[in-house]
Amino acid sequence: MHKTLRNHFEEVIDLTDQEFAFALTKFEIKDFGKGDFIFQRDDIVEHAYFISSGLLKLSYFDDNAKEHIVSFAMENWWESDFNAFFTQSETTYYLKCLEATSVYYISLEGYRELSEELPKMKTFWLQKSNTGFVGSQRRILSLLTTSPKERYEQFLKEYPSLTQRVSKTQIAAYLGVSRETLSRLYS
Amino acid sequence: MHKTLRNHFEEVIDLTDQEFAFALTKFEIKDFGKGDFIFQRDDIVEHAYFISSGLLKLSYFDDNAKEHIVSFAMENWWESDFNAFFTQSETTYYLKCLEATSVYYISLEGYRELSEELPKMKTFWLQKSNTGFVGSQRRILSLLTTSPKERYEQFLKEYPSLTQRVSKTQIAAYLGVSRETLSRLYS
DNA sequence: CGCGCGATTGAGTAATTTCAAATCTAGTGG
DNA sequence: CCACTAGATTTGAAATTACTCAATCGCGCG
Repeated sequence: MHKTLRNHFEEVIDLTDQEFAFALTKFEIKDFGKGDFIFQRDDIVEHAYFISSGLLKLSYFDDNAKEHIVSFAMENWWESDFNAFFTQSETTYYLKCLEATSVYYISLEGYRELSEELPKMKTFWLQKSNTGFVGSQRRILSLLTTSPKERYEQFLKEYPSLTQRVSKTQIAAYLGVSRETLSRLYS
Repeated sequence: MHKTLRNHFEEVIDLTDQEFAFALTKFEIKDFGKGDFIFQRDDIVEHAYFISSGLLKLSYFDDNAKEHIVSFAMENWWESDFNAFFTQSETTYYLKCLEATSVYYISLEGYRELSEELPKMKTFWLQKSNTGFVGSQRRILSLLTTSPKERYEQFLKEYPSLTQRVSKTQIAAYLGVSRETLSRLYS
């Protein structure tokens, strides 16, 4: 039971059965259906989510009601509006399930308690945060330097599995191009 | 002595004199002149840098030799190619001094030792990493959702002091537009 | 004065968007 | 098995935006 989460922790730190059991007390589990919102604009973001199965999108609607996808999140990824989460404030994003999704979620209080009471977890969070930061920087560089076509090909290479699971319209909203332009790339 | 660094740590964690003195043993100090490179493409990135004074740009040159600025970094910021730093590998970036700059720098080994021997520092690094990650996400959203003009105005609002210190050509390379387009925004 | 660098302006071109219409696809019910 | 619908994708054409390349301007400094 809870193997996905435990394996995920143990990719970074070793945990005894007791330690993992303790960590688990800080989490709750929830299942969402396809199309459900985990949070919506103006909600206070109280939790961070570890996805044990399923697929989410974190997106933003601009003034023209056009959707922009900040990130996709699938199995073994963490997702939240981390800005709103860390400040326990209102989000401007939507976190929506593209598939039926099961998550472990933790409150900011739980996150802090866990970090203090099981200091290894700080190493774990730090590793995740660094990885996320480095990934974001790569995405920024990609947006600055590459054409839509190159960006699309990077995406296919980096996330081949996502290609099967999300529509091209969504990929376009992630890459920052219109769906029509994406459609015309190979014609 | 070393007040900038100590104050910077103490914005997040409290340190005794002894603790700070210990932390300091993991750092070295260096001064760079305007125009100096701290590292260049293909260098192994061995250090992370805390800027006590001055101004840096972290940039990338694409296949057409066009420069793209990943970030500016000024007093009380950390800078490095964190991907290359954490993996102790070759960078594809240039880190260049836009002004004469003084830094405290630390090796990956020092970073790890400091984290282990003074566990509070993990809290500090974690805080910084989270902030960096959140900031990167905001920049991604800005690149996805806003026009060059809006992006420029966001930049002016967010970093008013930088406006005085970097040329518009550099700002354009940071915002992802040509300098001519930036120049034409208000005409 | 004249050089050098950054900023601006002009003109033409290329890329992308927008809006609209047509096509394709998967699933549903008859 | 076929017809039908909803959603996604593609295509077309015009409009917009940003880029490139070249020339000019403005200013600080030797």
